Amino acid sequence: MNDNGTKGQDRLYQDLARNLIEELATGQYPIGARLPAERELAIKYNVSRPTVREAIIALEVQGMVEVKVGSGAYVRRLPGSDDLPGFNVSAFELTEGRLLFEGEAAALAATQVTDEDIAEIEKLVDEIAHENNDPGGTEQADRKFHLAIAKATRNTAIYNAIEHLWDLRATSPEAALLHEKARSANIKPVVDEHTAILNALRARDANAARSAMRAHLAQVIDSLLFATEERAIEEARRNAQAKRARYSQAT
Amino acid sequence: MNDNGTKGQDRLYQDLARNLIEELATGQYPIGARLPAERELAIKYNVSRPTVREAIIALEVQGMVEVKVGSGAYVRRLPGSDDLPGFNVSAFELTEGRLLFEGEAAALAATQVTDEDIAEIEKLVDEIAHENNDPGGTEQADRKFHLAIAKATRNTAIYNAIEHLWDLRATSPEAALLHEKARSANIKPVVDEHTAILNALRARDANAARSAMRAHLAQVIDSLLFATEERAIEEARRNAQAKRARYSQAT
DNA sequence: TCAATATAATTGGTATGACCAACGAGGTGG
DNA sequence: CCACCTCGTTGGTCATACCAATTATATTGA
Repeated sequence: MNDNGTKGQDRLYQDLARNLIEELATGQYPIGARLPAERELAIKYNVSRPTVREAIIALEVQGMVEVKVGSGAYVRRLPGSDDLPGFNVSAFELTEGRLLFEGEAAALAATQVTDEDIAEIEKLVDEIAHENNDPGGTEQADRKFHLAIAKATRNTAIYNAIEHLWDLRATSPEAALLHEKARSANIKPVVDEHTAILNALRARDANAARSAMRAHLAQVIDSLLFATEERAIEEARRNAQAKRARYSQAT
Repeated sequence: MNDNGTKGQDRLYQDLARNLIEELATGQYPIGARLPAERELAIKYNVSRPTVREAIIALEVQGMVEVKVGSGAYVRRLPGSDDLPGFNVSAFELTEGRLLFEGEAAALAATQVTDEDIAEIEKLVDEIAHENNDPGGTEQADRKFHLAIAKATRNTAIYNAIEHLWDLRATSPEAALLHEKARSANIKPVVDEHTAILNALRARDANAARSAMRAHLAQVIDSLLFATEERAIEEARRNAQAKRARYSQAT
């Protein structure tokens, strides 16, 4: 009673929705095209019309199709074209953006920062140092450090945007991977850089804070470059291994 | 056959979903709580069970509830608690953030901008001028203008973050309202400011682009201030009216 | 001949009722 | 007291029917 190849969860409509999304993604129904009628889909997928309706509503809520009464369901947006807006953001773009934005945020924060903020940021610097000794750390302290500075701007929008940039990293597996590699290869100087930023904030020196933040993120970009090379070397090694394997097999 | 007060679109399930979301938002069903059974909801809202199911699926797709077979639908997340992270961002914070970030973006864009970018931005400046003559315009051209500059940075992360800031406005009704008021009261100078930014980009002058962008957004902040006062005056007027009404009623 | 109109077919919207499967509370027997 | 069973509740799905909006087709009138 389910002639498609997907694993059956509890709810049929989810299977069907997945199938339809798949078909949208593979271009079977281009933007603007009309989906087959509900009754047709019901026959095609061997389910009842209510189930088809549930699946179509799932797509509709996600903005993938638009249902016109008496006419049909029309493709509005291909899956994956919009719902993951930052999917292809590279680690370099991300850090360059952070260099610009967090630099300014740090400058603004220097003019707004309170003693409580300073105290919190101090704690986070310690935490970062501690986290570095622990291999496999998740860089949570680093994130908190940067967000604490964003928070010190006393501007929710700025905080929000910077948080957004950090979240982008998570949505881009490539960027996350590269950062992880960079982190494991480059540990010591980071604490000094963070301390420099903290000192600038302590002094309420906007220009110094901007400079220190930019210097820090420029350093991150450098380490990313280094990690990229490392990765290239590893890839070459893997290729060589694979080649040897093919060779020995052929022999 | 619809005892609630919402206006009926074409689809009943949407009305019901809106009602349920409203009830979630007002705390009638806290996180973890179980919604009434489908059959109960059907009776309560005087709709059929399939319609109730469709509405619940709409909530489920949006991650607001989790449906457990044979048990019920449970609240996972209150609407607005996560999907609208910037709900309380004020128009001022937003524009201050844009001043900082878009200023830097403009500076970077000045070093990266292509002739095609320039041509597109020129068109958008014209479009903005045109849009200003049309009362009730949606400021779409303005948005496009700023995003085109963000795009000219050739940095997806920057583009993404700036787009995020614009989207924040939409999620904050208060900010959107204030902007609308400000726009209707302050039209003429905007074109000149946009032209100034365009000229700086044409000249590939990063500092000039940053300055022009900052000046433009500083001007926006001014108009927001003006609109705020206007609104305060209106509110005072309304209060006075209400007071008079209460007075005459008491008399 | 052609365009306006009337009619029929198609399509989504909703309702009803039925049956199944998963879950859970409460009773039952060990 | 605990394991087990039973049965009512709940969601999952289906089949069918009818309504309303849309669209295609046929008809009619100029």
